[in-house]
Amino acid sequence: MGRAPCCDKTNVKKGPWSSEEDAKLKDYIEKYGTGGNWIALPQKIGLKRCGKSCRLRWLNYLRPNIKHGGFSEEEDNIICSLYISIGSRWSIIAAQLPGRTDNDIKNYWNTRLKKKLLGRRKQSQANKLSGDPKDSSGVETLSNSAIERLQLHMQLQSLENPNFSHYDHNPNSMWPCKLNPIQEKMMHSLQLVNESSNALMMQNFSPATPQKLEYYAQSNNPLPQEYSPMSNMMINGMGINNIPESSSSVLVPESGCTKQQVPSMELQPCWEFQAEIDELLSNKGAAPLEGQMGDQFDCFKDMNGAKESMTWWSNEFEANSASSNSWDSAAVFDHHKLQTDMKFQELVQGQHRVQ
DNA sequence: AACAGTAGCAACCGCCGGACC
DNA sequence: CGGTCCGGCGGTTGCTACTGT
Repeated sequence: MGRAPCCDKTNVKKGPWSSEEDAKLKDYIEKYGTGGNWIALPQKIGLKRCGKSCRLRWLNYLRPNIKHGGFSEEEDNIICSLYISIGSRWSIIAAQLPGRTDNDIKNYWNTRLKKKLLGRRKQSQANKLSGDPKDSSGVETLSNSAIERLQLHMQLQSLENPNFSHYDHNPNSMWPCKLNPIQEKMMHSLQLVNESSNALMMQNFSPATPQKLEYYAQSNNPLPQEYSPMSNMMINGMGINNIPESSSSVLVPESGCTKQQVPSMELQPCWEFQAEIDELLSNKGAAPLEGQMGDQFDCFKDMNGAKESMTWWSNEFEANSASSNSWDSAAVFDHHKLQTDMKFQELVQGQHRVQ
């Protein structure tokens, strides 16, 4: 029992649109509008097209003031910043770029910008990244989007501090074990993000703030498990899972405004990354060499803690995706926020009682 | 010149959520 | 309140043009 098809598939034309079809659709919509019903539209015009197809054609191609190709550097920056912040939510990204469609941006990202930023990984390196079965680090369970965003963050981080030391921890560090390089990088990225006062990522702030982490760093309290670097990053720093759609996030500026209805609101991507993104886009910076990422992820091989963290993270990540078709599930976010905030409160209160 | 591989892009597909009855 | 319809979205596919051998 599947859903009934939106149109009679057998009596509908597919494939590229002819100029006559374009003209018919354009003329009609310009004169009469869509009539609020795309499904009925093609019949009215006499087009043998699916209503969805008409809608797509209009929105992506025929609509006035549509720009095609020729993305400016500024647009590149916006796309990159927003992708890092919110992931592949092309409609929201498109809302920030007048004249651009989500499809256009999606294609542009997939075919050009991603390669420009991440470099091209040979299949061998991709295999290396996902690991052979004997080396199940959990990395392979990450979605491509997550990995891409990790990569971008790491690149930005390395630009931020190319001489970042792997082993310069304070011996009194809170961390239960020495962090591996990748974790340190991620923590640094987290700090970078948090310090950026990025409204998009920091409003409705998520559980493990730098302040809270600092509290643990300066106290003798053990770090709660969910504050492990990786989980903290996942909950908090990377922008993954930290955009609560149902709350008063900047992504939903008006209460009752649905995802689809989100207007061209003022998103604030990681502007603080602007210089770094500029560098990446212009290939001046630490654009990854072939296999660089694979090498970075290789460090997980001898880091059990990192494996656990990554596995936890990836599991959470995929679970969220599976449960809600959205990695920034508000429910999961709220759950983490509640849990960790409560723990934090408890610990702070406990600390005060001791004093 | 012919072929294979790759890139770019338009269009399609299936799913989800909101609106409406 | 539940079912249905429709719009919107992100992921994917397939076609065409381009490039390399």
